[in-house]
Amino acid sequence: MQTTASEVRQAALEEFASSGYLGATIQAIADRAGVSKASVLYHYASKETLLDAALGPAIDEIATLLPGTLARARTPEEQRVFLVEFVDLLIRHRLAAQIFITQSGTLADLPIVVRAQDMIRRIAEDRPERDIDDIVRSAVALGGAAYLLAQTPRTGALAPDESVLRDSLVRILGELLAPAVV
Amino acid sequence: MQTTASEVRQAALEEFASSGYLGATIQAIADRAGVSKASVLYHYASKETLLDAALGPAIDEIATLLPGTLARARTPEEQRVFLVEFVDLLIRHRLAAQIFITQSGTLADLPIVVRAQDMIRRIAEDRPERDIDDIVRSAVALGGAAYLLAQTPRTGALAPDESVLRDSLVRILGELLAPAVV
DNA sequence: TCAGTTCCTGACCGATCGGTCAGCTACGTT
DNA sequence: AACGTAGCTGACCGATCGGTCAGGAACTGA
Repeated sequence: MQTTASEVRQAALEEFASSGYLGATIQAIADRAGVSKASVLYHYASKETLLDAALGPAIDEIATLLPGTLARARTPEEQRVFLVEFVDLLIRHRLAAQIFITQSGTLADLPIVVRAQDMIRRIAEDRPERDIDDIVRSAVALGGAAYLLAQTPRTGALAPDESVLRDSLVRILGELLAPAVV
Repeated sequence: MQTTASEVRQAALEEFASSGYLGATIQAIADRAGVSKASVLYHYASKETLLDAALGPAIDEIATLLPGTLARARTPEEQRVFLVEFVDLLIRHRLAAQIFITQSGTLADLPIVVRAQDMIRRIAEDRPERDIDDIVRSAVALGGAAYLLAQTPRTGALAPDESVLRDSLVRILGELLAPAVV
């Protein structure tokens, strides 16, 4: 069984993703979780605390897993391992990635968003001496993958099996990043 | 000299892009344009009308220019023409593209957003019999390009000359879309 | 049984925001 | 000069939302 706190956190994640942080109301999150608005604010002191709780796990996991695998990606096989892990992380934390990609610009003053931006920048800076094409490739790959995952739950028409999408995404990002590996 | 109406429209475009539609206040748009809040509402009946005015020109131009060039793109040279036009449209309407890509999900009930989504879907459907990789390639290219353009004004660090970015983007999207042409 | 604690709630408050309105100013027309 | 109209504004209103608070229910331990 889920605790109320974790149910509220999941409801907040879904609501923030579908309505945006500003568009999401605490009442709507409470309704989705099946509790009262005051109960939401009992478990999480504020709306911003709720966003922290919703995004935190994803940021933590990405920050701890990705850099290691990326640093180790020297051979083509290791690069494929990195790509698979990257895509799986993106799929596993699809909602969090969607929130971050689509709203980090407008929420740039929130500490949790700054933390996520710092993490991405640190990972990117780990790979020096890159030309403009490499930078563009990385940005297109990151933004494109997140955009695709953000769209698929809506446009059910072109939403195939999850694993098919995953494999294709690994393939396409591989084509994109092969010359430089992110 | 600019009319007040067009100055307000431009201010709204910038404010919607930087703060988001929900985060943008009519007062902030008025301040940016150097007029009063009541004056904004004199020229545009509502906040939603203002969004229509801000996004409309971009949607109109893309809808009238893109399909023709895309339909004609049979040879590699014609494909390059299409890519250049696509990237230039994206750059010229960078703010509108940024608003649409990052907020079309949370604003899916607004008529202007529905219109833009229909336009993109219609362009995409013009090219039948595509496999999963082609679909993923197109989505990554579209979302990635928009994400890159949305980021660059902020992270001035990696913002080179505009034309350098443009040429690189044409190159990278060319690599991505070459097998299928969007 | 009783006290303490956790979990939860309805009612309420202050602030903000979209939108309205009466009225002011400036200018063109007759 | 008199009038109409376009452009613009400050003041105001109703609604919504984030957050507070006093208190009730259920459980635990002594």
